[in-house]
Amino acid sequence: MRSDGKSPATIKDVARLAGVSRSTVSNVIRGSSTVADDLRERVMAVIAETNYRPDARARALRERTTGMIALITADTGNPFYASLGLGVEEAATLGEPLMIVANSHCDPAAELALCDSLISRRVDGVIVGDLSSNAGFPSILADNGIPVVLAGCGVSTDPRIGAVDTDDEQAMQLIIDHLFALGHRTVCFAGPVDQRAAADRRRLAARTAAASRGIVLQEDRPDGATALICHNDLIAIDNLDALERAGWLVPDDVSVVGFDDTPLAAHRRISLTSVRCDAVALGRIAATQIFTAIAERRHATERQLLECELVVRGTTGPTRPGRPSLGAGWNPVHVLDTALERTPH
Amino acid sequence: MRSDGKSPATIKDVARLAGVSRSTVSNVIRGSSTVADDLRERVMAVIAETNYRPDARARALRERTTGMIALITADTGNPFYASLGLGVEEAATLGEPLMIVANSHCDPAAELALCDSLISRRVDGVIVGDLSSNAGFPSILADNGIPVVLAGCGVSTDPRIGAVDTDDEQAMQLIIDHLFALGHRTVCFAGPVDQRAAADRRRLAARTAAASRGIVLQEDRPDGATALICHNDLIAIDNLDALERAGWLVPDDVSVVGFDDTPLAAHRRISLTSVRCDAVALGRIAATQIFTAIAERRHATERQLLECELVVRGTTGPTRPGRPSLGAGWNPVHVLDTALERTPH
DNA sequence: GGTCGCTTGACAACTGCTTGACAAATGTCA
DNA sequence: TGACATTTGTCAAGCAGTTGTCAAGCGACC
Repeated sequence: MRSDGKSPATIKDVARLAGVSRSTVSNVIRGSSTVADDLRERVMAVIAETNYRPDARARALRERTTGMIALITADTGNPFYASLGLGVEEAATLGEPLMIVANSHCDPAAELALCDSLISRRVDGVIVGDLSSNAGFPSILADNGIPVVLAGCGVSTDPRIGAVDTDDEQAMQLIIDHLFALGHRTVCFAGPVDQRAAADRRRLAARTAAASRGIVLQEDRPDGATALICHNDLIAIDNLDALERAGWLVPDDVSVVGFDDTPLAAHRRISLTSVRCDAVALGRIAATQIFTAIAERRHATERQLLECELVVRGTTGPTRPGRPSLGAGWNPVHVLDTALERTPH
Repeated sequence: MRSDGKSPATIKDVARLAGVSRSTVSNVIRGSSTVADDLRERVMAVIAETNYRPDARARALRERTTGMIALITADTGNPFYASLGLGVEEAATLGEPLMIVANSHCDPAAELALCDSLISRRVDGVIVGDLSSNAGFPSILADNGIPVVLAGCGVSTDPRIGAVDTDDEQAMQLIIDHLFALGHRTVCFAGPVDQRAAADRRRLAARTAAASRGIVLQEDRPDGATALICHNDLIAIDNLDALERAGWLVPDDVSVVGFDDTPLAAHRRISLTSVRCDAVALGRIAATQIFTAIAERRHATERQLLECELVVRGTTGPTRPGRPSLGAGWNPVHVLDTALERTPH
């Protein structure tokens, strides 16, 4: 298949052509041992000429390391994960490892299959962007000596698993306080009810925060709610859409709050009140944890929380006593799995 | 580092524990040769017990194949690439290869470095989502016997490189015809001027289409334009924002057209007229090309074009003779690199 | 001249897995 | 019983690197 019909040059070819031993070539490449200048040059010349590139597979086999980390995400279509990936990439290119990005869609079976594959491939580390509730695969990875960090999806009970996450408790308190100040006393949480660890966490945080202010939190039907707290911006934007199509005015009738402060939240026509959390930083920190864990041949065990900030925009406003609140006639969008599942128009 | 302090079990361990030779274990795993039932069971039991997983690195070395393909994209934050990736993934999981996703940001240096890394890693194939103009790396990959398919970024002059793309000529004609019918006679193209192959292609297509109707196409300053054709939805949405912040009314003063029909284009508050092209299909087709090429040990050489469809929404409208057209006072947003570079609010 | 220390590079033994060649055991038939 | 074919499983040689050991070459010193 190669244009010249030959298979790639190996270290042996280079050695033969340069008239030296394989180990000398290895030494030249890696600079590990001193090699006489003329020899080095000769070897380099042959390398350039034959277009030789060391085979990472063989090297990985010998070195017991692959220089690859995996990023497991739930929904690639969510800009949050894109930013997370950017952060990882940013930290990663320093050590130039490659990233395997896998979409588990928070499906337990897919997670397990993926986990198997990653273990077989002996990836050096795994960053988990979201997982199904009570997913066991991070521990399986840890069992197999692979450092794991949860990024943005809570903290594991397994001490061998690191984590860096947004401080959802604090963030939800900000949201609740904001809504309370605007007069809202019944609010609804819109987010996946099942599956997702990240969603479970935020839902729980919302409950706690709501309770602290004596606010009623509806979690399925929005009965009586005057505000909608959404698990993330995508869901918020979809709810914005659904609300307005159903004739509700935002924020006059209903206030809507997002989470993540996706670039689009700032768009003039959307102007979504949202919680800003630095996803890029999340990714960078997670990657750093992983890399130091790899370097020190241990599990990643640190746990970090990042403070969030409430960005108030146009989708939240004071309650209007006269207007009706949400009722049985309208149901919020709770789930938003993939770009695929989003209605195209 | 492993919880039990030992390194992963190898095929040798399994063989020893089961009292058979390594090749027998191999046969059991791969089902390649018939093995007596009792032996098979014994081996399976040991495998389960030791939690043995074949080392993909060693297998890759021996098999001359890694089961990994790479997807090189420009900007992970763009939902278009997310959908592309979804399509690839969809086609990929059949053969269960893992995807390496790399963000080149269309930076020639990064592209080259990435290319080097992918060759060293001996990935089985590469799908390119976007690249810098005149990027040479796909040919380098081909030189090294790696099948390459361009997905959504034009067609290479190199016959060893496959391609599947949206039919930009046709799409631009749809846009131009639509705008022409609405009375627009001067339009502006907003998109990266430099770097990107995909952008070059669309820009060129816009020129051709505009010429076919005698429409003046401004490519840098929007002087006299009453409509904006944007390279993709993200840029369109940003221009929408910029226009309205500057006091222009869309579509009363200016019409705006996007490209890709991203889920957000359909949002009620955005309602962007855009060209729908099935990114998931693009990914699926590219992946299929790659996989058959890999299977047949040859380059991917097919070239396919996907028809697009114009989705007319609320950002395009008839020209209003009395109103002023765009002038020197306002400049369109041309570039939108990564989620990072997008202004957070 | 013998010994020591130093540089330089060759050799061989690994890494974990696959596979073709081959050997042993078993079965079939004359 | 012997010739032959068929299962069943072992052996050893790869795959493409890295690395510890070792030997050769060299100058310096006693």
